[in-house]
Amino acid sequence: MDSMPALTEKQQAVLEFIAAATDQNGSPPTLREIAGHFGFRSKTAAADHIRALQAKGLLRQDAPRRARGLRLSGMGRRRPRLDIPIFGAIPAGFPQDRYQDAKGCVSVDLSTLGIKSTPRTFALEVRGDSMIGRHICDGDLVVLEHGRPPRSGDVVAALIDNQSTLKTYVQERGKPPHLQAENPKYPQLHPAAELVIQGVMIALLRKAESQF
Amino acid sequence: MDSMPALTEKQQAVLEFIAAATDQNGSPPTLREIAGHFGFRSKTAAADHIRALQAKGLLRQDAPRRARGLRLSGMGRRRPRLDIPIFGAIPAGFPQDRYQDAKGCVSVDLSTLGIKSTPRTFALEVRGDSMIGRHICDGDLVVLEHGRPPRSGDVVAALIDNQSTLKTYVQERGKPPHLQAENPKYPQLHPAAELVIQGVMIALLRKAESQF
DNA sequence: TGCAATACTGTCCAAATGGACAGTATGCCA
DNA sequence: TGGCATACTGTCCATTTGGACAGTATTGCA
Repeated sequence: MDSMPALTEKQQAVLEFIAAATDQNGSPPTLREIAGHFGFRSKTAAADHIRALQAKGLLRQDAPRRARGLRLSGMGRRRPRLDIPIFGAIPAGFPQDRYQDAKGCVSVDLSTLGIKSTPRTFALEVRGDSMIGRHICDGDLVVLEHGRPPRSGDVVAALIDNQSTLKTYVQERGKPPHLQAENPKYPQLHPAAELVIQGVMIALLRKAESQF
Repeated sequence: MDSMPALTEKQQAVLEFIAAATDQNGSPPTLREIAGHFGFRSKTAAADHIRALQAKGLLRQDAPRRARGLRLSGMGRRRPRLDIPIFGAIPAGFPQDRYQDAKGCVSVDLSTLGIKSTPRTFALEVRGDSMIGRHICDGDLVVLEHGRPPRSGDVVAALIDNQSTLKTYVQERGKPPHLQAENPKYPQLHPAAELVIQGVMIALLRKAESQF
């Protein structure tokens, strides 16, 4: 009982060609192009392989009759990707145009890590070591989601003194929620109610210092 | 003298839509789809924008009359991406087929972070807290490059007792290089010469725990 | 003032494309 | 031996799609 249905050699070859051609041309091949590449005189031959690959879950075709509508799916290759804008700091609220003030973009597929694509996902470069207790270092890139309700213990970005700062969101029974830094050097506490929480941390990226 | 020719707002919007739609659908939009998205009643409007973008070098169309033949070019978008295989552990040496035993794949564009695409890049899931002193936690995903000569202070993956373990590579003047853990609980030292160094850490990914 | 670029509406057409059918041949398995 | 999946050839057809034309309106610039 394979989780991955077995592919015939031909089917494997067709799948690889589709992946390669898509990569090379920027759009998937047509049935006739596939047939042409393999020397088939009939595009139906290609269509048959496509059908088989679709049945085995390796290809998708979201819309019928769509030109070049083939799409690698499953573990075939090519996962959904997420362009996350990086902000140096978020002045206030949530920006209208996510890409307007972005310093750059990290394009990450973290489906493996369970991150869903949301238009409200963004990244922040960490300044300072106030979250060192959570092993978040200066220079780290924190991926956050705006609008997600924080749970106690979540790391959140909050607007304090007109600056985005990372804190831990703490909610204890019978007390109002508050934010706290994770560094004994800065034992600040902030009542959460007075602050704008800009996002809840969902992932972290770090570049090793000793690059080349 | 701009290196990048100025784009009008509309042109910018069209370019972004093409990028987004390509990403979402797996193939670039047609003229009519573009027109539809912006509420144009005539696809010629879209075609005009396309022409302008082509003239400014931001779009390509390699072949005429090719369905969905649009392609982002120049630095319009589309950074080089890197598919990094994730290993639970590396038994020995460096595997022939990088994707053979991979538990999954993270697809990351880290050009922003300065990571170059190398066929010898791979990722390892961290087990244990032996590197907690470097703020590398259990469950983190460490991106490594095989074959890169380590410098003193680099984090490396080494094969110890037939298991991949992360250590710090230390090279002190006049002494042989050795590896050390970054946790006072485990003050192990290993002479580097006896060990196989599988890779040098170049980046780190962490998923927040509270992913509901 | 006039000209060029931008930003569209609308129409006609030919090529590109996917889908459905009707067959043929081969190998494998019960 | 029959049945079934794979692997093709060939044809017809409705849509999809890009391209070319003919116009209109607006804006900025010389």
